[in-house]
Amino acid sequence: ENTNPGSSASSSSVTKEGSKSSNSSAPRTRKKRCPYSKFQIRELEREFFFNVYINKEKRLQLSRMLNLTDRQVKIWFQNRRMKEKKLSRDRLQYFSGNPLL
Amino acid sequence: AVMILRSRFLDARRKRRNFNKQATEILNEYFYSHLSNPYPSEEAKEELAKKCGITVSQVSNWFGNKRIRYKKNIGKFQEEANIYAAKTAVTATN
DNA sequence: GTCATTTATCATGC
DNA sequence: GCATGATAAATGAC
Repeated sequence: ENTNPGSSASSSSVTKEGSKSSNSSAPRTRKKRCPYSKFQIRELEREFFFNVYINKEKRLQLSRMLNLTDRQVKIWFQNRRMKEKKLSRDRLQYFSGNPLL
Repeated sequence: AVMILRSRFLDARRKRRNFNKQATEILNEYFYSHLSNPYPSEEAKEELAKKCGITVSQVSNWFGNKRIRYKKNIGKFQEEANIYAAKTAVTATN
């Protein structure tokens, strides 16, 4: 399903600037957002349910299993924690004006 | 009863519903009167949310979508920009 | 680490 | 068929 995540930044390497350290200013090119597969999500969610904060070892292990970079796994957990917090806020706001309770 | 509310909450998020015309008016007025810096503060977001009858998160979503879609195609929003620019010309200078 | 954001994608309205 | 609101990756400020 999901091919090598490292290759999705810039497909054609010839047209894009091949040098990496020449210009130290610009944010280069933002990596294109690639949605994760169902399998990847399931495994990430499983680990998130186990513990909201993942340690380095499990992170490396999980990144290899899912063919993701450790940075991607780290960021996924950060975003997932924010999502959980937002869900809690929305729940409160939704049930606070309760028409049935 | 709790189960009903819970299920209703779970699928009430991606069941998108358009905002009413008045809310869109308020949001657009703020956006085009702050076009040089369309980033409302947290307090401003809360006030907008209250006036529009939506949540703060929805206000943030609206501005996020508006900013990038405006930036990506300014020409498409030109007419809309002129309308709200004229409508809020007085308050903008203050 | 949190958190507002950018950007693309998703899902729905019409 | 796009417009529009919400969500999912990715970045950066702090």
